Amino acid sequence: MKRYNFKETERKWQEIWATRGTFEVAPDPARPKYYVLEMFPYPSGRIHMGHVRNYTLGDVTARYWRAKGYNVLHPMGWDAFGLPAENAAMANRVAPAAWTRDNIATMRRQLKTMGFSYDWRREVATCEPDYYRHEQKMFLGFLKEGLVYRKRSTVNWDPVEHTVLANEQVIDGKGWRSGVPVERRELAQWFLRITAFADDLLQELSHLERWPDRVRLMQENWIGRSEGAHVRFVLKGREDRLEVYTTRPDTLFGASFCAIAANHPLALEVAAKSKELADFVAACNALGTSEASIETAEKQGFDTGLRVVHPFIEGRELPVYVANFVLMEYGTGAIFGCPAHDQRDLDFARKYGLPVVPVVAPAGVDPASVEIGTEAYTGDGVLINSGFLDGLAVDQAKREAIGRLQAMGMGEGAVNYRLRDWGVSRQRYWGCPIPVIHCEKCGIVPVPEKDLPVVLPEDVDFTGSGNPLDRHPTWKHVACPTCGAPARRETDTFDTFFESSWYYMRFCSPQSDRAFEADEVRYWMPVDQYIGGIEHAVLHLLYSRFFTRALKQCGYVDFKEPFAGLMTQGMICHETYRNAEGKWLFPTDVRREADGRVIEIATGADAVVGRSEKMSKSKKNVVDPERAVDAYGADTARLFVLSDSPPDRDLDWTEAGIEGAWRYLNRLWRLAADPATPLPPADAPRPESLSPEAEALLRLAHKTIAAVSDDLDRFHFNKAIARVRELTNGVEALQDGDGAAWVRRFAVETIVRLLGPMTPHLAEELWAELGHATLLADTPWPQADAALVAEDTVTLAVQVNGKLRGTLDIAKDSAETVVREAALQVPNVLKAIEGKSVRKVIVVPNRIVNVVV
RNA sequence: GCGGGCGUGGUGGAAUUGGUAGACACGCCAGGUUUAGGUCCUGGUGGCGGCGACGCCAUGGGGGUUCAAGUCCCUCCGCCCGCACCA
Repeated sequence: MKRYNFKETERKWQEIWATRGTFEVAPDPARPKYYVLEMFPYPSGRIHMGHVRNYTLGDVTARYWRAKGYNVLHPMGWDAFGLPAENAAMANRVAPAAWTRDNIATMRRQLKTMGFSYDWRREVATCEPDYYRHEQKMFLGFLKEGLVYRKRSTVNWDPVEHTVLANEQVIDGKGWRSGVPVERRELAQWFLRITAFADDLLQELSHLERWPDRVRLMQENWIGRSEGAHVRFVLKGREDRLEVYTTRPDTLFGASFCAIAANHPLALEVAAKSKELADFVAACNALGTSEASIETAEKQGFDTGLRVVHPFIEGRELPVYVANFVLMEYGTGAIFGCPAHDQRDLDFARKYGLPVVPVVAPAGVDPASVEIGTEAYTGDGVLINSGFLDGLAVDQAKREAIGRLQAMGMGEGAVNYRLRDWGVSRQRYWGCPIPVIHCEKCGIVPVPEKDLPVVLPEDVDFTGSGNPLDRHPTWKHVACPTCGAPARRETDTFDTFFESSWYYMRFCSPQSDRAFEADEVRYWMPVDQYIGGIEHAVLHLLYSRFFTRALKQCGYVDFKEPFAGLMTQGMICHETYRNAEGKWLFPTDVRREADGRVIEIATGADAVVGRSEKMSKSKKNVVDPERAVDAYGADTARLFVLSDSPPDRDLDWTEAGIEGAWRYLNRLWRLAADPATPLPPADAPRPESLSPEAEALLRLAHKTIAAVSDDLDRFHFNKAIARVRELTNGVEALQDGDGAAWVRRFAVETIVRLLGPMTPHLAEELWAELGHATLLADTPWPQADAALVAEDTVTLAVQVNGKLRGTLDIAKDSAETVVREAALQVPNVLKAIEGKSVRKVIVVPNRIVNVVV
């Protein structure tokens, strides 16, 4: 008996595909195109299971559409700039460039063993000047178009290391290495004007029909368009005003305080004279810059002593607090608080003993009985205690209040977005240099296009603190392009989202001297199917949508949406293990005994098994894909990540699961390459007569083709595999008889073809084994025979009062009266309705009958 | 804190539009072949009751709409993702 040698077979077909250039593509106007893209990886060192899953999903899609006759673009590259390279440089004294390139080499080799159908000629790495030079030019274009500006903004500052910290490097308000409390510091930084497209980015979401609803909803909420008003309060004893943004101008009569951000100019002004306020501001700054840390901190305020005058109530003054939950980046950095109708304002008012005046009564409730306890009333209703607004509905009252403010010159209606402009400056070394020069005489001077690229130096020293680029002895010293005087380069680099915002277009013409060739981009774009993690639902995807619009404005492209279809995959989880001391153990450190106990191999002691969690280095619950591929082959790993869970849900990696996949592939191998009864040759004609069992299997094969095609169209890969397994069961169950051998061969061949996109090496091998001289990869997708898919009888469920009492086999599309009579004759139904009167019979054609008694 | 999602047997999951809950697998149990074992084959397998035909219960908890609810609505609980300098 021949055995399936996956190692040899997988290597063989990978070489054949590569030699023949099977997956190398070029634009072909005569054929429809399909662009499949998976989010490119950060070259962290080795591929992980998340990559295996992501890229398997993409590969199935690419191979499937290719078989359907499309010209499929399926590229891969490296998101190669980023913080981990710098961390590695500091920890291991390796240069970020060398570290990154080594990692890319390792991961490329690993990906190649998976048999993914990439056009490897198109590989790009964003850390190479050939790539990033183009985004430097784009940046200069944005600058000309007014899409870039400079403003001060806050960063996390580590006072010991003298570096800017990323949010993930701030743990409980302290620097991750230094352990000292971080400070908020203001720096002048570059911003891209994404807010100029806020409305368009919002509007166009509704046309992204092949995006998950939840992603569209998250983007909608992120953009956060709201309608409200600006109110300019008169500050008592001062010339200037305090401008706030509110979505509830109707509740102005219930206002009992104003609150401003800790870094609001007014707060800083008062803090300069007040030690206590300065201390409070410092405490707010210790929270860092992440919104989550600010919002989850206990709500606190500090009275500045300033008072504003209520615009509508004669003689009423409101205190102005600095509050740690007011964000300078949102609206005007100042709010007015109406405790009765906003929960956060209410909590604040209760804490600081401020008045709570209800101004909205729910419809039909007596105004006198409206009382606010610990819960604010945020619903609709009628205005009370509100002077000229009394009796109006909330909507009317908003309009009235805005009208009055406007007439008084104290404010006006306003639309506000939660979305903020995109800060792209990073005080980091391993990123794309921002192509500007600072000259004492000329100010900020863009690097002339002829001087691009501004190449990142690789001879840098990581032993000091701060940004190595800034400390480089020569790099930043240049002559001003305008006046020739000594000047210095910008030493900030781009946010790495910059690179990932346009790589999908670079893939269309990766060797071009320009960013990309317009005609090639026009042919391939948009991406028809984009696949990646849900964690990118907002930032990466929104930045890419913005970037495409910005490039359109600069004349690069003539479309604005980069991704027509989106699929977001779930995470890979695994059980966790700890030893008696509570230390995490790798899955390879433990062994499951026959009695089910899990022991630590090194000590023989019992290990504690924890629930399945997202694979992470910190909990050591990781399985190295290379190890799995080595033990079972790429096809087994691919089949397993596809078969157990729907792609958008989390997947549990289990040893039992991968073994199940492995056993199935071996079973299929025996069925096709080593059958008990020899299969007829590839060109054998269909026999005249088929036994009923053989015909049933033939029908099943055609139904499976139809169902699997439908499943693949909808990303139901786990269901597709379940159906293929059903067909496999059918083949094994078919006894010899009229036409059985022929049908068996047809069914086996169908299985091989349907599995082609999922387990391409085995499928290719079996295709050859079945006597075909062509590549399966070049073979069109099978077509189901509609006549064999259709059924002429259906099985109806028959219920009595909603409970299943029997089933009924009947001709498809039978008349309702016929179905009703037949249903009432089902023995078990007769028994159930005995002695009762039938009140109603509900017949749902071809589905169900419900007898109501 | 805010925004988004998920929750179905011992386990992963299936169930076009509200219409036979548990497809397909893993695991487990019983038997068989081969064997040193794994492999492989056959049968069984949501829970409770019954010799049985069958009946009752069951989709995180509670409530509701409906002839009919895993699916729709309300509410509570648990877990996960994102929150703008991780990628």
